Amino acid sequence: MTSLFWFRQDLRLTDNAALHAACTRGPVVPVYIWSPEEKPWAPGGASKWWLERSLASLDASLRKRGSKLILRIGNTGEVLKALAKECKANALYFNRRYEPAISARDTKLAAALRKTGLEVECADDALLFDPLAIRTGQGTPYQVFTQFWNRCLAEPAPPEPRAAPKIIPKPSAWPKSAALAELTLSPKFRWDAGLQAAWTPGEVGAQAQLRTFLKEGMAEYAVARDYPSRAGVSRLSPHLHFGEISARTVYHRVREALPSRGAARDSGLIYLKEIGWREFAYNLLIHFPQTPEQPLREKFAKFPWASNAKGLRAWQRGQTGYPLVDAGMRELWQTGWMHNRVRMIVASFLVKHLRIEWLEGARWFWDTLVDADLASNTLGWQWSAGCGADAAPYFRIFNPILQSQKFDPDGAYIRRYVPELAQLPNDCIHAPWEAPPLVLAEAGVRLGATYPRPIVEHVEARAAALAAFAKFRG
DNA sequence: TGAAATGTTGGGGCG
DNA sequence: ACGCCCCAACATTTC
Repeated sequence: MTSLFWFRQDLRLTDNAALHAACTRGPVVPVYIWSPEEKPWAPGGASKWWLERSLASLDASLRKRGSKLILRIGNTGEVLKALAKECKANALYFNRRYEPAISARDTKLAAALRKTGLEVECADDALLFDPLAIRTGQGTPYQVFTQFWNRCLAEPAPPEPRAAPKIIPKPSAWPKSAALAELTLSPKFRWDAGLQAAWTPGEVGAQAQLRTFLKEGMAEYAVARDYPSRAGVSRLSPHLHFGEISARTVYHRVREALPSRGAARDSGLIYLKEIGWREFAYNLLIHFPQTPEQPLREKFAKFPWASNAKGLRAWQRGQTGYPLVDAGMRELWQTGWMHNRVRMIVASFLVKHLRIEWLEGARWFWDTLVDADLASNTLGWQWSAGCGADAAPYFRIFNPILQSQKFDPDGAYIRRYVPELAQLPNDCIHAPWEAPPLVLAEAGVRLGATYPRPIVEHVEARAAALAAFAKFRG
């Protein structure tokens, strides 16, 4: 009565729906498959970096419970079939994934494996609410966040998280496992020092991160989250993406920590709303499976995006000449993550100031973010480009100077990630090209040499974007 | 989860 | 005292 448990984006033992079911049934062989067929959105560089560490952490947790993680490389269907035979397993358990290509592959795979006599059990685990159940009165999917979230909150609360199984019943014999290094997830040359310093992948790190946020961040979240230099946000996104902590755990721990009234309560509820955006993103991905590549608002397929390889490269490398934009892009490059306010600003800059297609931005984020998630990434970029559900209107163009003055008033964030500007005084650091030559010289800044001049002029680029979008709108 | 332009109001300086 | 102007602060409209 041995089962296979197939780990994917649920790399945890606590509150793992399908794992719990498998352990109740009998001996379990936990397996992770590194599979070449998971395209076109195969994990990017930063995701692979995270995955390697998360798998190591998962293996360690399993070993504490008398089990271990079996790693395999190859076509998922073939690996599972072979492994079931090897282990004399008669059941397969896994949690559902919602990415269109993966989900279609899984449906086929489950049918094929059932034909071989395997019992296949797939659980809904990643989301708070059943994405197929949340619909408007007309039975259509929601396309407006607030209505979607209100509807979710009218549902019964998601179930309380379950404790991790005390032991994972082990099989009489273990099948062979590939070595973690054979998955070749680590970068070839060591660009990962910044990621290493910033993160603790794995379930233990995820739980520690949540505890810290509940204790130190949540009460101030509503205000502090707007300031990228502050530790004002939860930083749970990569942990949630890899399923190292369940959304149910976050939901219930936050609710338990909520005061009965006051600003701290509102702040916690605003944080939960962000978990709601994650649900909304999955809702959209499930109902509009073409959106990772195609704009939800179909006529945007004809939008005249600029072909601007130089601009794209400057944006990617954090060399646009706009300090806040560059700080964000460099935070991304160095740490595998970017503060959300800055994500909105750099995205607006790419699609509005440079008028480069949002998909270019989505692809770059996909490769560089440790929290790269097909649902959230798609929603975020289509929101910014104005071609998605509940999207920013075309005329909403972030002013990178103004945003910098408002949300990084003392330039702390810029100084951290754009060190060549660190010596500039506060009133010059947001727009160094306007600084008096003497001030620049004293700060050791030579525009065009140590730091680029702006690659586009804000007022001009804004006007051009408005004209292009307005013309397109007709 | 915007920014900029335009309109309105009201206080204070001043002839 | 009064009217006029200036301008900051705030509100509304427009992109």
